[in-house]
Amino acid sequence: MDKAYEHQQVERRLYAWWEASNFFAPRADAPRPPFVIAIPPPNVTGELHLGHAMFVTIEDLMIRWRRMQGYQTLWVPGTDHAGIATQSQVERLLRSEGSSRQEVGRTEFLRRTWEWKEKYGGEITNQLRRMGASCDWSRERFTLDAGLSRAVHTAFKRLYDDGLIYRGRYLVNWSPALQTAVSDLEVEYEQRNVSIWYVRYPLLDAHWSGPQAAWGSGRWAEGATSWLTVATTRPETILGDTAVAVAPDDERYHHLHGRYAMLPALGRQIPIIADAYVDKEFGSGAVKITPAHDKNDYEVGRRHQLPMINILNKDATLNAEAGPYAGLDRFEARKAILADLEREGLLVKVEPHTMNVGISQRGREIIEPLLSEQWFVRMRPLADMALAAVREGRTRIIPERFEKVYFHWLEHIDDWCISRQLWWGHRIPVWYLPDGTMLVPGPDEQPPADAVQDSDVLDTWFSSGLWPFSTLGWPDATADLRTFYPSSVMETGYDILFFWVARMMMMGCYLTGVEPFHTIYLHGLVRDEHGRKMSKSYGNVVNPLEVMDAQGTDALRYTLATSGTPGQDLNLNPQRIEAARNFANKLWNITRFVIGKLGAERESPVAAHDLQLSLADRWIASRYVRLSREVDRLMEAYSFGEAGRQIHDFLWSEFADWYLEIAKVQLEGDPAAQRATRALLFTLLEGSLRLLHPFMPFVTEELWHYVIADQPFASPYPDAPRTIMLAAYPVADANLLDEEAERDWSLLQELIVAIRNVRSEYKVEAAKWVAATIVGGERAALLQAQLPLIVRLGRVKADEAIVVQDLAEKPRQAAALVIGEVECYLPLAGMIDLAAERARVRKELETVAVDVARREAKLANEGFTAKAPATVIARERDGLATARAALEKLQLRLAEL
RNA sequence: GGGCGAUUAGCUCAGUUGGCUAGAGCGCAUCCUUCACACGGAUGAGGUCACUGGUUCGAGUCCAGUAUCGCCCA
Repeated sequence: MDKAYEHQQVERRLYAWWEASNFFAPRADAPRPPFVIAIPPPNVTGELHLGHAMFVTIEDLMIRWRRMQGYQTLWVPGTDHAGIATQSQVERLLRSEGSSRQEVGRTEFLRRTWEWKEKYGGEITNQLRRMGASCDWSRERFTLDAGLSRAVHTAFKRLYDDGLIYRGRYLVNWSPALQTAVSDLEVEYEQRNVSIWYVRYPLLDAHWSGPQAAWGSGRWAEGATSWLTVATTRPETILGDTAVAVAPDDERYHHLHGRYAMLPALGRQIPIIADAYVDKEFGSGAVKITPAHDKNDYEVGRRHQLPMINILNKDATLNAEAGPYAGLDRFEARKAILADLEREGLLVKVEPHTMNVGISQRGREIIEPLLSEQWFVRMRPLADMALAAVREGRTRIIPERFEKVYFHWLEHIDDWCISRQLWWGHRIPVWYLPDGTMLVPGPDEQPPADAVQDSDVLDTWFSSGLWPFSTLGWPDATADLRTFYPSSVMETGYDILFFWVARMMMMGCYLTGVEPFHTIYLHGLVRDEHGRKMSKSYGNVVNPLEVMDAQGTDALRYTLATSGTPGQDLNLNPQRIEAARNFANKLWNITRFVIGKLGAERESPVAAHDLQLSLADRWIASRYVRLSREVDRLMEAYSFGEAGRQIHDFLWSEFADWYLEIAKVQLEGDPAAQRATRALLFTLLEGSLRLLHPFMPFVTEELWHYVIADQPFASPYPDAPRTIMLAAYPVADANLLDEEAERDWSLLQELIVAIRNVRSEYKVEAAKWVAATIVGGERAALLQAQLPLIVRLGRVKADEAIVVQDLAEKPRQAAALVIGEVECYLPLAGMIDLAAERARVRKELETVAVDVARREAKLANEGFTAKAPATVIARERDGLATARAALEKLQLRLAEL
């Protein structure tokens, strides 16, 4: 074995072997039920980032753990076509060639996009492989595969036939840069500092019947005698106004109800209406109403049957309805109209204002509310089913607090705009005959030759919503669908709870009649070490591929798995990755030591009944059993981080720091002791590797083969190949629990640490071995039996170490240690400064005295003794007795000095 | 405006149903290259668990409120 763990020489080799050996596929000989996860499909042309690394870590952890437990495990991989993202990439490519998608046409564009997908589409899946993902690649899916496209078509048809999909002309979120509608979720709100302009509209009255001069002449409003001032942040939308609204109870404007104002620029007469939507405290209390370009105005417009005038083209330039401003971009038009309003004396004032502006999630440009013909999914009935599934406990969300978020969103959900004016995606399965008749054929029906298909495609999330079952063959009742659906756990980031998880719940419940997974596990977002979002402009992006190159996949995985808790954002500290890398190396060296000592001895202590276990053997075995029991409990509770930390702590702080040192001593002892030691080294290391395997798959697999050698191993699968992946996950053997050994050994540990501590305080050279007299009292026999370990671990001279029950005359020129009722004297000849020793003992005494006082007070409290559980009281009494014994001895010692 | 989360050692984080004398890694100090490991070993220093009340025999943990930071929804 190499002196240090070299991940570069291990990871690719092992993964290739696992994949080629088909270890990732569900096994027919599995003794337990299916355990299924559908991967959150990454964007097909995407590159691995820490979000992916996070989900692979946790999902693979669950999958490997359940596989080792004997579940029929399936992790379905795949990728998403990511309509907008992918189309944008290819459009950028075309632009670089001096072309555009419009120029090459739809067919050619799609050909180019598929070409792009073939070229870059495999990369992300290879990167998932580098993470160690044990998904069944034979079942890999892509959302635009024929099968999945058929699922999309089927779902559309079912929802349409059931009246849950409809087409209509409504106000939607329009992205001028992408020139498509987007859903409410794809709009983000950003607080911005803007201006609010006060504009006065002349009123029509007996003296003024309208402008007598052209707009822009400066005399447009000449002669007007009465005015109504409105406040607006978007003056260009004046061109689409069809009313001015005031609050019904606003007395300032009562006299104006039913009268008309003259719209600047266009000279259109618009009514003054009363509507409760208006906040009379805001601005002037009068609000311009632009039903075709504002969500609230749209509602007002519908209530009052106002005309809805669309003034925008799809690229956000103004159309013919904008009169003199037609053809201008929306922001140029704003400047132009403001200048004209000023000239006409209609601009009253400007004030600074902050407001939330709708921004495109992808392009970051300002979204325009726009009236257009789109397809929608009626959400209410679907949302109710998804709500019920969680409310009634058929699906649970971890962490639980996200249930509230889920409920709130589904309770207030609006209909979902699913059509996109893109080319890359599932084309809407609707055809139109020359006479305009609409046809919605099923996936197996052929539309008439003269019918033309709807040119839009579906929102990418529509197909993602079917993912847990479309990947298994739905709508066909395939064997996979019957066996592996519903899936078990949906694991993903909380940031796509609405986008994806809720939609899968709705689609799954409605289309398959069953909730698509029983558990939703949400992980947090990975941020940089100071909690900032990772972004290219900050330069704080951690590239998981670079981390894996430098520190190894196991180090990255262990760090991601153990650095946080479910649903909580995680600040990734590079030093933790380094520490995890060191842990892998520690494991490597533990194994190097153990196999060096093993020889052919590879029996388990349980199998060999004649093993004579020492106290230390019984202690470490008991600790191991406790560990495996805890790990089982924590994993079942989805507390993977805590489970991983405990395995680490056992291996490093107990097995390596203590037991390996103990083993060195015991292996010099009699043959029976040697045999027991080897059996324990083998059993506990081999078992610990299995416990750790889901967290650090590569190093554990590599080491497991060194450890197990040609010995048989336990697996839930008959005739399982020799891989830790298919070895049984450890189950705690309660017979090995030994509380007495744990208690006794902790006394030994305390004694040894105390000896080392004094050595350190007196600056005794490490190479120097000292004499020791241990006064054991009732524990003398125990200490006598363990003297060889005390001697070695405490660096005490073997021939000058004695254990006595009692000591009449205490050595004066010695450091005295007190561990409860046990004392230990180290005659550090010539090194003891009595004054320093007095100070040291006094300090120790103070600490113990505080402890005694605290425990006495606690036990004197009747409320405590009456109400606390017996075990807690007993622990307190034992502690007090020990502390009192120590206190007494320390007082005596101080007097002697 | 509504909701949620965070606040624990210098830094990054654990702390599962209240029993804790509050832990880990990194960093820091002293010592050690002894035959698994310097990607290491030994020893140690370092915290009024944000704040104020409350419940309880007992609160980092439960409840109410406050402050700061962050996120989601409108």
